Amino acid sequence: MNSLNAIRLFTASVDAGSFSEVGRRLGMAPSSVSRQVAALEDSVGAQLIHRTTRKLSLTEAGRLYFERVSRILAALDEATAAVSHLEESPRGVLHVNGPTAFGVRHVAPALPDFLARYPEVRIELTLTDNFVDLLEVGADVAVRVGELEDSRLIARRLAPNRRVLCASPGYLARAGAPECPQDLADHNCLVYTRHHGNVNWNLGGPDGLAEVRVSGNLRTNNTEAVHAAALGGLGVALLPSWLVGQEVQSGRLAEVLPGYRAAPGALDTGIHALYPADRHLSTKVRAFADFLVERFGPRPYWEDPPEGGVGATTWQ
Amino acid sequence: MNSLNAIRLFTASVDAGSFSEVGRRLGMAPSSVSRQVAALEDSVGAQLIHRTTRKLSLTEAGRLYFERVSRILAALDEATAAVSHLEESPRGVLHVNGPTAFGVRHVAPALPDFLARYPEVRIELTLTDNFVDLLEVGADVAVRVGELEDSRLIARRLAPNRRVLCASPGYLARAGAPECPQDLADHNCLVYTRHHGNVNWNLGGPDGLAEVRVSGNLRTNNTEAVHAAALGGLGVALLPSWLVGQEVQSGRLAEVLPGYRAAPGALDTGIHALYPADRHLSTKVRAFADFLVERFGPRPYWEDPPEGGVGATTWQ
DNA sequence: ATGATATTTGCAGATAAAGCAAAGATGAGC
DNA sequence: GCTCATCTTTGCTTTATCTGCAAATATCAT
Repeated sequence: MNSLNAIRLFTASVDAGSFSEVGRRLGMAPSSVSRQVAALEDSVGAQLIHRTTRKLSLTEAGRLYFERVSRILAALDEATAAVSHLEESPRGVLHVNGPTAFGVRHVAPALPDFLARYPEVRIELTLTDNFVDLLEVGADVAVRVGELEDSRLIARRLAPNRRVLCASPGYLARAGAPECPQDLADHNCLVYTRHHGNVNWNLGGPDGLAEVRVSGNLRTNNTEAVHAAALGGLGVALLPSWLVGQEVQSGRLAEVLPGYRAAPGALDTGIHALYPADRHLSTKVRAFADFLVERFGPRPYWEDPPEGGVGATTWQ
Repeated sequence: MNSLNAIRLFTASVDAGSFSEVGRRLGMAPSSVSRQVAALEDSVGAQLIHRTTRKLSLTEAGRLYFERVSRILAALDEATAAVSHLEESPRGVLHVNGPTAFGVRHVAPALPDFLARYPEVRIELTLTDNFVDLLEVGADVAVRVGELEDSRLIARRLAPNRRVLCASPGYLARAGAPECPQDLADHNCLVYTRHHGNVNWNLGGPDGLAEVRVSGNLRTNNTEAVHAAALGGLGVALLPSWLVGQEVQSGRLAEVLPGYRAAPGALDTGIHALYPADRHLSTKVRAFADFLVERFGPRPYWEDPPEGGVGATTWQ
């Protein structure tokens, strides 16, 4: 096929009126220009330029080709520029994917600030709780809590995924507050689980790890249901701090066994932003990840104020 | 600069949904496709395709680029096809240049037949008597009588440029017919010349070359003026056969010293079609030259009918 | 006529592209 | 759950293409 470079040299030659002049402007040997144009003529099968040592003149075919090809080259450059432009600064559509609960509470509220900082970006937020493939759903970046599949994705850590024991003040007044992990066995524990069978809570505290088999009159695979039940005073729940942090601070929920934290599962390394490990990370994705890292900070706003101590941060 | 091939491979990959599939269709290694697309991404500075071993998916930049570039590639192919189409068979505008006298008498009358044979050709006929550069005037082909400048042009011989002595029957009745070349010195010779000074006619006949100094009461640099004067019975003229051939045959002019022919000048090698010596001769030019060669044939229609003899064809 | 500058071609060096093979990754099927 | 087939990518080597230089030829201006 004919090469793009040959076509560029052809139009340049028409503009300049001389192969040598083109060579001078583009810093290449006149012979190269001549040969490229000749090759182009061979490929289209027609003489495009009549040559004299003193002047170039277009043939009819050359005029026809030049007119059409000039516009085409301009369009091509424009297309390239448009794509490059996209990467100069964050702009365009940013598809964000995340889990519903976290998305509603902490991603969506952050978007106004992000959009204010990058006015040329438009966000399409997709919140799904089933596991989705980023590329399948056309997302540029995903926020994931806990599970980190080891795919060809870059994971940028945003915050720890701390889980705390809590219950409503009403429940605690009625059932009493446990004083050590083992006491939980006698409480109505609201269990989040995706599987059947027994559930153990692994708690880390001043005296090391403690594993407690818990049970109660509610088991569900939906964290928000556990949350609602806990608020309703049904029992003790183990919920992520980003979900209950502010309610603990406001007193609507009370922390149970403070000083103890749920030991994260092996795969639970925190809350992350995930994006494809492409060689060219788009600026809008980078900007969004940077923005979230900055917003959540080393200690997210939903966490307790610094306590200066205990083993509270051991699992972060 | 980004190469056209890379862009084609990019769009092909989007269409096929796989680098390997593109490789199979185009008979090349998948790694080559992969590398070309990666190079294209580097050149535009943005990721165009998210890759998985199982599926390719476009980024926003990729979608944008694909949409624009697909149309551009189609336009480019179309432009190439248009130019190639021009050369499939004779079509388009054919600029023909030639001298006025010959053009009016023998070129223009031939055009209807040519255009009937090639309906897609349009002719632009430029008749000029001053010497013009083919390319300067934008001509594709020129008909030249006599003089052949040795430029970078191809000369296709169309007919001999035979010059014959003639006079009107009235003049010959009044002044008598010369019987040998030397008799011309006593006749009123109508001299075509571009310069001052004496004029000699070189005549070849059965007894070899004879040079005669001629003169008369008309000298002009215009052949048609000589022609008109001869028809008017002013004297003896040396005129090209294509100009007087049919009048000799019809008897309006009578040949003088038949058997003698004007020796052509060194540069006078006949009547030719000239066209640029490009590597790609356009089909319409070739068709036109072929047509003229065929029309004038080995013995043009303006010449005497075959005589089977003398030295008449010696100078052709 | 001479000189300056053009295009073109042969030749050698440099650059880019191609294929092959191997490694890592992913989805299908048993 | 595991194996297999297939996909992309990378290193390496071979091949093809392009480039520049120099020489030959051609044209215009002085």
